[in-house]
Order: sequence, then C-alpha cells, then structure tokens
Amino acid sequence: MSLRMGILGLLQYAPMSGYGLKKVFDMSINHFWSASLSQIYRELSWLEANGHVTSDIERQDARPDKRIYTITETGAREFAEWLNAFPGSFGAPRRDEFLLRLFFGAAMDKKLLRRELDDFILMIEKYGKTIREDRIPDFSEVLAQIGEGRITDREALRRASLYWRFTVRRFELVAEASVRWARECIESLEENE
Amino acid sequence: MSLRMGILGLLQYAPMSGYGLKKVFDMSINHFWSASLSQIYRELSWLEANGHVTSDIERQDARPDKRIYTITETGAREFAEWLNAFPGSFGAPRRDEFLLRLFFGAAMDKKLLRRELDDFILMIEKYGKTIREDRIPDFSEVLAQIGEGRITDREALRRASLYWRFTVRRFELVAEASVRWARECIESLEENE
DNA sequence: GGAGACATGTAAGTGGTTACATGATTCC
DNA sequence: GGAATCATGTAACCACTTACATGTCTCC
Repeated sequence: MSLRMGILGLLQYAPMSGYGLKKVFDMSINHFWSASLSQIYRELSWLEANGHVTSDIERQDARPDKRIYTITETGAREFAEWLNAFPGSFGAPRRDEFLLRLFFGAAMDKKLLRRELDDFILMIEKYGKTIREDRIPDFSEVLAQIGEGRITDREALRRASLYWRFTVRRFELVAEASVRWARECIESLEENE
Repeated sequence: MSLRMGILGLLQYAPMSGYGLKKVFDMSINHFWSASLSQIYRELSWLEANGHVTSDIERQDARPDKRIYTITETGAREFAEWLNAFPGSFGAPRRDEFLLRLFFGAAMDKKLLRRELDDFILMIEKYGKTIREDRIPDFSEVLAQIGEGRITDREALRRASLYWRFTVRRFELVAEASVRWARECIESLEENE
C-alpha cells in the first residue's frame, strides 16, 4: 500500500519510467521506505491494471526504449485519500537486527561487540558528514533531472523541498542521538569489565 | 531468520510455551522486532521439525494444556553462530509510513498535518514518561516470572539485564531527538504560512 | 452476561527479496 | 576486457498480517 502511494506521489510531479522512479526513490523516499526495482515494476503493473496510471513507450536510439507512466485522475484521488487519512500510523514496524543481536549481547564475543559498536558509529558519522557538507542533493532537483521536460507542476515540486528537508533533518537528529547512545554503550561495557 | 533467532535466544534462558514467548517478546524484543502470535507458533513448528527445539505437553487443570519448548544443542549452536556473525547488518529495513506521508506534506491538509505532529509528540512523551518513572519492568524479571521454575541459567539471565537496558536507552535517546525534530517542523511550518 | 486472559493453531492473502534473463553503450 | 549504467521484466520464495476456529476460567 505505502509503496504504491509513494510511487503515485512521485508521479504527481512528473511522468516517469520504472527505472527513473527507482532513481528518485533511492535518493529520497528510500531513506524511510526502501524498494527494489522488481517491486516497483510489479506495483506499476498493478497500478496500470487498476487504472491508477497509464503508460506510453518512449523510443530511444542509443538506449533501450522506456515505458513512461502517467498518473490518472483515479490515481490522484486515491493518493489524496491515503495522504489525508487520519489517524496516521506512527508505529513503524520495527525490525532492527543490530539491536536484536545487541539484546543478546551477554552471549556475544566481547571483541566482536566492541568492533560492531565502533563500526556503527563510523557508519553514522560518515552519513552525518555527508549532510553537514551539504552533499545531499535536493530531492526536487534530482526529480527535475529525471523528469526532464515532463514536470507537471513546477510550483508543487518547489514546495515539496521543505518537506524533503524535514525528513533529512530527522535523520540528522536521530543520527546524533544514535552516536551518543553507542558511545554510552561502549563506556558502560568498559566499566563492566 | 531474525525472529527465529529471537525465539532461540529467549529459550536459552528458560523453556517456554508459544504464548509465554509472546509475552516476553511483547515487553522486550518487541521494541525492535515485532512478532505476532501466529508467526511465533509457525516458527516454533519449523524449529521443532528441524531439530532446533523439542516440546513437551504440560497438563494444567484450570487452564488449557501448554506445549513447552526446549532448545536443543543444535539450536544453541545455530543461535551462537548467528549472534557472532560479522559484519552485522546495521541497515534496518526502513518502513515508516508517517515519514512517507510527511514527505508528501505539501499536498496535505495543513490542519491535519499539524494535528499529526502534535499527536506524534504526545505519543512519544507518554512513552518517555513511562521510562523516566521507571515503569518499564526489567526484562529478566518478566522472563523469570514466565519461565517459573524452568530457568536454565540464572547467571546468564542476570547478565542480560545490562543489554536490555542498552536497548531501552536507545529508545529514550531517539525519542528525545524525535520530539525536538517534530517541534522544529511545527515551528518551520508556522514560519512558512 | 460480557470482556479479557489463557492457550493453540490453520488458511489466505499481501508485501518484499533474490535470482534469473536479456542486451546495448559508455567509461576506465 | 570488465564494470557500470541504462532499461524491463518474470518466477520462486520468504516473511508477515489478518481472519478464522475453539474452548475454559476469572473478574467486573
């Protein structure tokens, strides 16, 4: 359902191919809802079969032909309904293998555990650096590039930037908290030796 | 796989029924890996069919009989292997419907959006209060209760408490960050009006 | 009299991952 | 010569959810 809506939401800005959608996904929605290419193609078939999108082939000479998907009115209505459904579900399904393994940390090799916590911090700080140095491209620019001349509503795309920054900011703050947490764990483990 | 391992991990502390496992799950692992009862029963069948656990019926008179599962040596070996596999995967599959909807916030009803952010904060602060007031029971005490007289290794269970606190602490810190984030969003939206 | 805890399970359906298949072009 | 990018899909499988089915006891 949510992936479906994510696709419809992106198609509202511009008609795109499955491959193009995947690229926009990877640098935006992917941060909070991951999807594989095969899944996207499957959803697109479903959406087309159910009248939420239509598609046209775009011929290209140096590259494979593309199938460009366009959202229909039905699709747009469906999306708006989902978007404005209240109450929204905050409770993201929790599946964190790292935390699960840490939970059983008492039975873990202590050196390995330490190394994992170090790696965890490293990974997050790398991401934090990317954000601080402003090397995260704005979602709307990437979309504009993929959507080429097909952008439906430039103004809507511009307004979307604010919300994109909200989601990035969330990761920034959670990342900070995560690093502090991991350091605390390391300290606590050292005291416990 | 991970659910499987979560079950094996808990069974290492004490033999338990599917129903008992669910209860221990709900107040511990559930915070980072949720599971439904039917899923637990299914996994238990699989684990028994593959020699990772054995089961015995425990007759009860005032209540339905229980099927008590005990971990085997094979199961314990399997669990230890999983636990000490490196590198661990940090990248939890991201599926956060709230963030996805917020990402499309430009197209959302503004009053609804505001209400959702308020509710989001409320929900987290309620949880934060529960933690601050120390009303989260220690995992090992709950397990001891459910495991009754069947605890295999009291010392291991005692040591597990530290790691349980790590996972709780993580939520505490992430919750704090989340509230700060939501307040920022609200402010930013007010400025943008 | 009804809700909720206790207790175990099956069946159907949805959502997601991984592997497979194909093939041209571009960059190193 | 090899890897990456462009581009589309299918099939098999795995994981998870929801609904159904059954029945007792206890507490309000």
